[in-house]
Amino acid sequence: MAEDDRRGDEVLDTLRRHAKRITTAKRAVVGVLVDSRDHLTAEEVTREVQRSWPDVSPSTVYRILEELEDLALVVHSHAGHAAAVYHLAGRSHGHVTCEACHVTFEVPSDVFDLMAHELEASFGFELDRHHVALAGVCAACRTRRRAVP
Amino acid sequence: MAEDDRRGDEVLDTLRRHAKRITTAKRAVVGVLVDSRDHLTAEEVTREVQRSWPDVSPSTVYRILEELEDLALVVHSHAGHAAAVYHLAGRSHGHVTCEACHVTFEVPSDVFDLMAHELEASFGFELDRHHVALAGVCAACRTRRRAVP
DNA sequence: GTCAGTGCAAACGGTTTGCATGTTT
DNA sequence: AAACATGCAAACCGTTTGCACTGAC
Repeated sequence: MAEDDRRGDEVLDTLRRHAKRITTAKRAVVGVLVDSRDHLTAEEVTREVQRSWPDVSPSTVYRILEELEDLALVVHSHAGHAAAVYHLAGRSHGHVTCEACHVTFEVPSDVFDLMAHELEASFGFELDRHHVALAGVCAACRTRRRAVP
Repeated sequence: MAEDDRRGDEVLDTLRRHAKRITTAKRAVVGVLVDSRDHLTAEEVTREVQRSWPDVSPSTVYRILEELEDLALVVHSHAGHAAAVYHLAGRSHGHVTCEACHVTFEVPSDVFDLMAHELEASFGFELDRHHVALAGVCAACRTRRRAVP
């Protein structure tokens, strides 16, 4: 989709502007992130990249993800003990992860507003809405659980 | 403190009631958890236990923590990519972890009430308040940050 | 031609596991 | 005596790193 191409080009331009070299591996990683509406683990990104470029190594993917994150183009978050998930930086949002199906969802940032305010007022704690995913059980799994108890 | 002893005995009694054997290592792990007001990593528990019983191994500590957790006597939570922290199960509460000093704090469960309600109403998502720690910056580190910018 | 970027393999930290031995019941 | 719990060492997973080489500029 044209809009996605534009998004990808923006990312590559930012790399260029920071005197980073544009390589096949970087194009591929950015392509995967742009195409994916989901939050992917580094391993999933690697697997996806390797469908077209089989000898891009996992360590390269980690290094590219790190570089993109340093430039605030990519963001990762953690859920429980599982692998981190990465995605393109966009509008600010929070994460919730289902403990049953292990899928991470975005939720709008303002869901956190009241809690953030309370944490700040009561404890002086400044919430980082993005970085850690809340745990719980998603709607689909709750239904499934009721059906097969 | 007598109250702590009682708490420790309760835990050991529950173990007995579930036909688990009471060993030196278990007494020691329970003792450390009871004494500590903090949230400890498995490694910290091990180190503390080894001060009195140097040849209790890390794997045993992990196994004991797991057993205690299966009986709902202990709870662990994750913060970002760091090691999990364990503590005795008690009143329900949430966790917030400072990204600067890596200390995990408890916050009262009701801080999450409004957000939990909104997640449920809007997304059908059932929040597990306990299992994952929110990230952010604690009051002390924010002050420090302002002082030394 | 230079250097940042890469592949590979090895190391890492936190955690789990298989197995032979020791301890609780 | 029988079952369970433990120590040790090795495996595990996700991630990071050292090194020699390659390919973008």
